[in-house]
Amino acid sequence: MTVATRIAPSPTGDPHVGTAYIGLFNYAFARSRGGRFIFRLEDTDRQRYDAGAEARILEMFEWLGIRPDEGPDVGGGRGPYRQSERLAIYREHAGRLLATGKAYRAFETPEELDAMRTEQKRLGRPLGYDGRGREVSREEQERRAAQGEPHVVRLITPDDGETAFQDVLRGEVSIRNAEIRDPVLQKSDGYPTYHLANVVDDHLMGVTHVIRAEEWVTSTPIHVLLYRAFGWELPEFIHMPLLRNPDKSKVSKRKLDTSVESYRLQGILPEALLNFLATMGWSMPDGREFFSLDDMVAGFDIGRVSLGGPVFDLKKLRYYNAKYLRDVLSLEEVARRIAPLLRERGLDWNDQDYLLDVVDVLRPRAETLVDLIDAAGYFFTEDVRYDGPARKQLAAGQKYLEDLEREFSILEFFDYDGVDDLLHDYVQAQSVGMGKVLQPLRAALTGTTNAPGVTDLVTILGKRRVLRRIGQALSAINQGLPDDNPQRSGESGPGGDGKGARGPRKPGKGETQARQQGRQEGTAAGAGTPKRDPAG
RNA sequence: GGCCCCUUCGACUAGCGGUUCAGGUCACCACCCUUUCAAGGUGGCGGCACGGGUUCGAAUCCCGUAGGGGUCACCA
Repeated sequence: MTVATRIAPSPTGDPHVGTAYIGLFNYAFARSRGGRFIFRLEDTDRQRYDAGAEARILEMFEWLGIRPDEGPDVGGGRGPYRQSERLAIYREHAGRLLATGKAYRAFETPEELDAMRTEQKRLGRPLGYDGRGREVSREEQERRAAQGEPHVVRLITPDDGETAFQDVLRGEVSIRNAEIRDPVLQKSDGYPTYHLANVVDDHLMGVTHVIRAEEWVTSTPIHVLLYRAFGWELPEFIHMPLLRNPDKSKVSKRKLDTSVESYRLQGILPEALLNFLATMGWSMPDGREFFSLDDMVAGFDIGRVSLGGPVFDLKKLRYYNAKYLRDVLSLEEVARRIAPLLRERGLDWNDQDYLLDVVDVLRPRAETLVDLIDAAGYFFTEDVRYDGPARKQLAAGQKYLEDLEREFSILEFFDYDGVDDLLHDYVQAQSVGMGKVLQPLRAALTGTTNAPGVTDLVTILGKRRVLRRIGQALSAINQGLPDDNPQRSGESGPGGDGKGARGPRKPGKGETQARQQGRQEGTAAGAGTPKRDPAG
């Protein structure tokens, strides 16, 4: 039998990291065994149904690169893949259990059930349906149903003994049948409950391995009983540990950001999120900590799941993201993802190489795409604003800036080495510390003191921009560095939404690594076009 | 509370009876590099929950205790 797994989310709120997590493991398992991975929408709860959620969950998986072989959007031979479109199937199956005496119609109202629970509580008795509906005769059940009296269908479960199942990761788990109280299979609105729909669909869709979260362990015996009632073969059950909040409780919106969309908006990369999620309760056989989805599939071994509930650590997620940004993805790839975000802010550029240079120096200083674009502003606008520390540097560096303006204007080879030599020679001639000269220059060029190496900045910005910015800084100094420097107007281009004008920039993070040799462009035309290591 | 599951550094984990006075990563600290901020390099801090067994030998197996989590709906 060919392996089949599934992810079966409910279309309620935001696409959840837990759904991504369980989806990832189902996907990896199916792929590693040459099986099918099914997406099934469990939309049987009309109260909590959210019309937009289905598309958003699908988008989430698309973004993550986890593509189902079957699902509502891709089809497949065992659909439909929305439970709301399978109502007739569930009704027929419920009917089958009714006909074979394995289920019965129960007519208690919600109020009656509440009263029952209240009474149980008062007496200190175990909570749960007491099976009173079994007393109603078949004839009466059918008669009342025929008269349209609202009712549910319940499974008859054994009162004694216990029901056990094998969990691939935990071994045998058994629960006394007394704990299981005739669960509802079909609600009074005619919709199936999770238990019925899930079992019926898993069977009909040929699911061989049920990989789901640990929270389902205690209801698995219900499913076992259902499989038996239908006379079906059991699938393998694999219960993954629950992702945890920092306080160890199961991940929740209240205590943690659980929305995958929100991580995307924060500039988290799908590869990084996936890699991070894969390390939650699982490890590569060879101990690698950075690996792609394909790598994971190639090395997948369900036996390597560890059962302690892993805490979802934002810091580590960000670390993974930073790692992907600077080491795993190519420079070109990062630039490709950054470009649209810059344009959204109304920032633009003419030269692809310029963008690559900017990303190159900025990415070691960024943890997320958003960090990166937050720090990139001065590369894309001439309206440089000076933050507090920058003002101090400018005020102290007027002389150096004047000198450097002159020196740069006559510098013939405006490439990395040329600039670097000039700067060093100048500093030496002045016999002062590097910082004395370079900090004011950095401030003039970027408006901040936290930025990439000055030689990089100068080289990337190019002669024309550098001279202009030094000139600007000098005139600002002459005007006493007015504190109410006009807000940067954000150079709103197409798609600009005014976001260009933001509060004080976060300290830029950048790259000091020596640039490639051979920057050839000595002209004033700014946009640096240095040679770049094609290895990227 | 009943039931079920889980338990290696603050966090993620490796370890599946002996080659481990427990290894790696994040975080944290220090130092190095250094014109700022990062990145990078080096080092450090820090753990087998506890108690009984089993065994020549236990982080690894068993039992108990404690702790954590989940679940007890006409939600999934």
